[in-house]
Amino acid sequence: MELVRDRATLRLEVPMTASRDARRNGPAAVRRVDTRGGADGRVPDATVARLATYLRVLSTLADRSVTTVSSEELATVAGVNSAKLRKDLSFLGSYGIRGVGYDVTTLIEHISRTLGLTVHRSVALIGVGNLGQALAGYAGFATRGFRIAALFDADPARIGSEIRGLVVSDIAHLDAIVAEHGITIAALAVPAAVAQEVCDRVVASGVTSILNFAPVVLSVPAHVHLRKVDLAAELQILSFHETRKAAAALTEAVEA
Amino acid sequence: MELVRDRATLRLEVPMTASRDARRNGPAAVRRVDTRGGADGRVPDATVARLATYLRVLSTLADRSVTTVSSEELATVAGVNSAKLRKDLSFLGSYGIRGVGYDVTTLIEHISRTLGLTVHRSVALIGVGNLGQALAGYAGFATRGFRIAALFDADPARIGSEIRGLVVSDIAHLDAIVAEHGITIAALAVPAAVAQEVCDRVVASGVTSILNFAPVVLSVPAHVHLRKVDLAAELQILSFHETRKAAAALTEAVEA
DNA sequence: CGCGATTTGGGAAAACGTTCACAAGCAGCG
DNA sequence: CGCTGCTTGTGAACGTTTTCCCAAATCGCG
Repeated sequence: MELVRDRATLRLEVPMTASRDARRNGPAAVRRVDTRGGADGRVPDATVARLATYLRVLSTLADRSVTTVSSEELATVAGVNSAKLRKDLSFLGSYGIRGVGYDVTTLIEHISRTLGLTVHRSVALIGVGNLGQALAGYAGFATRGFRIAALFDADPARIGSEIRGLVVSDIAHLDAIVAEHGITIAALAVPAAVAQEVCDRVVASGVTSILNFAPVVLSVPAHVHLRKVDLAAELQILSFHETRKAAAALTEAVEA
Repeated sequence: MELVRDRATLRLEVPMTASRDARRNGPAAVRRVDTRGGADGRVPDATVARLATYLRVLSTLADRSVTTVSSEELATVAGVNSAKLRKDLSFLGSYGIRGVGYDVTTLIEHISRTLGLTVHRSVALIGVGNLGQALAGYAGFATRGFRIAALFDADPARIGSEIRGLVVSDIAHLDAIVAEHGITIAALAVPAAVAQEVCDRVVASGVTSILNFAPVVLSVPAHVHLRKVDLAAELQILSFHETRKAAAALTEAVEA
């Protein structure tokens, strides 16, 4: 299979297929309890998680001037099954062209819109210790649409210092700064012992999405979205599989 | 639910939580695994991911000298449904006592064994840039059973320098050092552009589990387990939910 | 010892997610 | 214009995970 039809890939332009634009149904009043996404109907959690990957892959294709890509090609590069990819994309609407594939630019636009990346989002980073400093300097955030707008810490020794052009603020000023920048997302890179306390303050300041790096289970009100990155847990999961592999090898040896 | 019990049993007052969890999926390979040899039956992927959390929570309970915990209590603290927790634990065997609950110490032991944490596991960290240095210094690894045994980089400026008591080795020496320390797990914190190349070298050196921090889709042989941590993707997922919330608020406003 | 209160373990159903498989749509060509 | 080749979009099958629910096990007490 030809993975990616490079340069000068077939058609240069999308005809008028993208005519039926699934824009937000402004006129059509809306039902009720429907918690709908920004673009279309409901998008499954598992799909949302993959959209980020598709978006990244599509960006690299765009950089290589690839204009069109089939689900089979895109799926291979993204490391998923092509049927799954098509189903995922179908939640955003019908933006493919049968017999041809998907227009890279169009797809990037629609995924970006679905993920809410078309509006500017500022992120607050709480805790500039070991991990926090690395996050503050992580280039991947900026290149994928996020700007760390403020750094906070509770340690007087760190407050006032400058990291990558940003001054570390006293967490006491959280409320004011969050309001000022219209921050709705915060990343928590604080010690486990104080994570819940800091989390509560962050929630109180008006933040509604939290990415937690501390190895504790945080509890937040229902209207706040919480995700976690547990580094040690990731290694433990790998460890589990290592054990399993070792056991399988043993079994095989015994059988032979 | 009566959470308080006399003696050294857990007491807590947990507010209602809305903890959410995203699931990941990778190539769910693996086939039959023998139940012999003190091992356990098949444990679902989703369960394995949660075991790490249970273990962490149980450790804090043990620190507080709690000796017994019911599924209801443990589930509340871990942020999951109690039926799910019981089912998860049942995959390890029957270690609970009806009418009483689970013995904290016993449970810690069994989960640790299932996750393969009873054998020493050394981890290689490839790439000591921004993020890599933070990982090298992350205390959470050591406290949860992992030791970073070697640091590698390709940059001559970094090779030879010392980070947290470990000297950065030239990645050219990967094979020898991996073999010497019996390393089977590696964490990749290298630039996206070289991630696949480095990954291939790591695999060739004999590593069979990889934790990838680079924002690229890596491909590895079937016998190697791969997990990824995509920081920007986490924010994008939160962004999606922010958008969704904004849309819901709008809908509400229109209705009112 | 029997009883009531409690809690596990697991069968069964429901919910969710993935994969299959194919009709429908589109482009290109003769 | 019809035919061929290719690819999307999606209903249905399948597999996995979660949840429901209750019999069985255990404890404490009278």
